[in-house]
Amino acid sequence: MDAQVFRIAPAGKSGGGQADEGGKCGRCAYRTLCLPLGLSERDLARVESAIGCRRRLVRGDVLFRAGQPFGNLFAVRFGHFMTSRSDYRGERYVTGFQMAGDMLGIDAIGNGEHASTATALEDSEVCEIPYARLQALMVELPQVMEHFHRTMSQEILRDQSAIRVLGILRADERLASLLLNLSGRYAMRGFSPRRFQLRMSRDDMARYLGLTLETVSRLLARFREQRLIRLDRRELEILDMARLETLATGVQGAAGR
Amino acid sequence: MDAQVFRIAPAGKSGGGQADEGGKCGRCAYRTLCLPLGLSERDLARVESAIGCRRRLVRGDVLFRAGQPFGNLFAVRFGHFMTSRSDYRGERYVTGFQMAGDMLGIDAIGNGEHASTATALEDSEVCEIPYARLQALMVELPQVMEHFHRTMSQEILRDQSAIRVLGILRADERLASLLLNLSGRYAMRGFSPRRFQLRMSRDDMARYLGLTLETVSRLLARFREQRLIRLDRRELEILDMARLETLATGVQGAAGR
DNA sequence: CGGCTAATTGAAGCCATTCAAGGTAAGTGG
DNA sequence: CCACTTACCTTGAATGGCTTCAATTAGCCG
Repeated sequence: MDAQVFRIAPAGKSGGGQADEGGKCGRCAYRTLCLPLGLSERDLARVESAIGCRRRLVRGDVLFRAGQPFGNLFAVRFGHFMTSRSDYRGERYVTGFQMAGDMLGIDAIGNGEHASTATALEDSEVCEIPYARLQALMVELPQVMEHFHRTMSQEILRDQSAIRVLGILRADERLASLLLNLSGRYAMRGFSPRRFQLRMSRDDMARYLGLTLETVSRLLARFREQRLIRLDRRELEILDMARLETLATGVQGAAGR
Repeated sequence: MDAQVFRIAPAGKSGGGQADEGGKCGRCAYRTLCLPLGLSERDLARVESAIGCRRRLVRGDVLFRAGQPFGNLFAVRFGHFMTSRSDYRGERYVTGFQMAGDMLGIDAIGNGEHASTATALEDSEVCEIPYARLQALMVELPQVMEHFHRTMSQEILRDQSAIRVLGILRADERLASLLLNLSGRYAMRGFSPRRFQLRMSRDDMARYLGLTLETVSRLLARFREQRLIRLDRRELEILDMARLETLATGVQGAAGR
């Protein structure tokens, strides 16, 4: 997708989306996603001391809810999340899907309260990062500050990319762009860009894409007929990456080859 | 609108959207928008020393272009800007409209190059803020850092709000939400929330709202027939704020009364 | 098994687009 | 000053893509 940011794949590729077990950031498979590269041992220790406890969630659990006071950022260690908001009318819309190495809660800094609700799409684990401590750390370690600024700016790019999707793409193009977005993010994490599970429901996808769940369902069926994908419930295989890219971007890209 | 952030109106309300003339930040009418409150004289001087020269632009001038290397952020002193991007296919879409006190270029931090093109919608002036110097300043003055983080986070909120508009609102609701967004931002700056000029073309509005210019034109005509607005070319007067809000949010808000 | 949620599929209808033509205001050059 | 150009905007008619409403199916868990 558009604002896709190229990061480094995890050092140790453990099987099912799971970050390394016991230990601190230095051992975390996704440290290159949430920390600056090239921190010294000493600095790394300072970062680790700023990070709070880990929290486990099971599918359906809410990590934070829109409107709650903001205190912590969260880094996803493993699992998947979805952030959504509700309209004045109660209409729900999904602002993003997050996976290992992604950060949650950034949109809360501006007003001091969470703007969205983060829900675990499967059993997951996060690192709690107290924002006050992170701020103190950023004063001490400008590298960490710069990294944080890039992280926030990339969040802006992601949202702008979503604006493009919603603003100018047709329904099939939107869906293609979502599938490719997920594919690219799995690739960055060392997983297969061709086969993965859709962790979210058709309804979640629809609410992310500004469509109805019926349209998403119909389009997935069409993609299957056209042999662009194979799909069994939520088990997805991308068969024709190039044509999906042509749909999503109008240009044949180079991803996944 | 949704992610609207309440800021403080300018100290000296000079006539036509013009910031105070000669002088530094301490004298700028919009300092409360781009600087933290309650800086000491000394700290203010340090901030001022970090800010680069001012730049004047005439209508149509491009401040920066998507793809250009990133070096400076810009604070709008007076005038109006529009940020837009182009698709892989060359399809243009507008990511935002900026006015006095707003910041430009934040989305460039992530990748080190500008993601969007900023165009002056009328004769305007900006303060150039070298990002490297701002970074150094933030290390020294945590207040400035925190303020900057809020600014970035609010940019995220704005974009998410745009996602809502594009994702779940109908065309008339989208247009209502744009008019109210502008109205609210003028109010925050001490200008009339009821009467103002639309600085952008119908096409720009359409590309911001994910519509065609014909639809925007037709809807403006309908709003006029329904006595929601009065409109002469780009001169707008909001006649029925409450009904516009009902359109945009489904709820009758309290803005503009 | 029954009850539930999630997903699929069909048919009708509407909202926004597309295509097309015409109008208006401002600017330019003779 | 006026014809001409240009950019911007308005309005109409027809099309189509997506939604809405509705019914059915598939998988899951107690």
